[in-house]
Amino acid sequence: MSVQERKKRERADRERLIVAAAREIAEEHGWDAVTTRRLSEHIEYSQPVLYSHFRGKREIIGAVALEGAAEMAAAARAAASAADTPRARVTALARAYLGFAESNPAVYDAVFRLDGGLVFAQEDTPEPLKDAFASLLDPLGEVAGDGIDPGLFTEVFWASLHGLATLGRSGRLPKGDAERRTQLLVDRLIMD
Amino acid sequence: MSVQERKKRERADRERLIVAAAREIAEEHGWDAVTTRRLSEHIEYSQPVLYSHFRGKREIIGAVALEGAAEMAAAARAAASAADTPRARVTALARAYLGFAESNPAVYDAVFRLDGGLVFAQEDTPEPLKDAFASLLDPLGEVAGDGIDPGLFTEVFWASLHGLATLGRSGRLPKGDAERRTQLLVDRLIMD
DNA sequence: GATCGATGCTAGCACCGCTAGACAAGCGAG
DNA sequence: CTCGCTTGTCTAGCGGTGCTAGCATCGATC
Repeated sequence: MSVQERKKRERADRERLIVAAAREIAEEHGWDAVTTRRLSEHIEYSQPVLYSHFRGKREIIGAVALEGAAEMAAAARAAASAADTPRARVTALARAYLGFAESNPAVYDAVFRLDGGLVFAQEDTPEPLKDAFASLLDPLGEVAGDGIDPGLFTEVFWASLHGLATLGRSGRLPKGDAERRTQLLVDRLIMD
Repeated sequence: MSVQERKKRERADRERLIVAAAREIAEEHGWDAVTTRRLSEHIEYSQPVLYSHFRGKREIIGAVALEGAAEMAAAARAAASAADTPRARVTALARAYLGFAESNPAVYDAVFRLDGGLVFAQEDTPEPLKDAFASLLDPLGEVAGDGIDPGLFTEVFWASLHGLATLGRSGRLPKGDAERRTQLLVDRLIMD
């Protein structure tokens, strides 16, 4: 029995290794550079091994996305819990969100831009994604305003942050005004 | 002279043909399906011909983007000019923007998501892109609020719309609440 | 110790963006 | 009208992609 256990453990280790390698290459050279050949070379196994863990590249992106979503949720909660007032919590949340997107562009893309084969906004949505949304909803529900569905408000706020993050990073917004834009967005959207 | 003129005209025609073909294939089967082979087959020339018009695939995306930006600007102006009050103009603008993104996903991606080698938000930004931004700034400047830079406000509003458009289309926002989200965004962001 | 299934490998498929070099068509000069 | 040359297009091919069929080898089990 113990042999099988060990094999299972080793398999799980190797799977984590694949995800970590994909993330590292993507963060360093972009997702286009994450090829099955480079990935297999990185983990020191041949390409077909990848396919014994994942259906294909898409699923590898999905795995990175789930890992990233969990980290984002943690970062969001840490930021929000360090502030006193509802408004301060939301400001901290927004800064943390945009900071994460800027510091981990490849992971952010895996979660919110690329197709990782994940299901969003449904009953069978993976737990890390649900939890990441919840980590936004918690502080934002406080400032949604009377008669406004907190979920809907969170969606709008999140989408706005996503727009700032993606347009900003692709050079479509002027450099240097990020903080002013964030401040304006928070000021206008929340009701406190 | 006339012969050269004719040749120049034919060349320009063919270039338009390439852009139109790229757009058509992208809109029908996604940008991944826009390969140089399929494109060349579509225009009934060999692949190298593409490279006598464009440096590569990126530039073709850029050409589609410029065309799309011009159409977006026109759609935005048409929507805004059909409304009476500043608030109504902005609501119409938002709906038109999101409608365009939904009806022309490939073109929208060419302009705002893919890398078409275009420069945004700078002096040497291509005119169609500047004009597209101006078409947003016109109605939005009216409702930016006192002491708020209209340009900055437009960036924030635009980014929010972009977030709604992209997250919505990739299935990351619940289906069916688009109009409510749009309404909430407009209600909160504008000052009238 | 032999057997046999699990496991990872080599090799290769069809496709990608892009380009070198051959080749033909059409031009101006003599 | 013919010759040479430019201009334009094509065929063929390079190195890369995601993915897979089929073989070989290793190691747990009887």
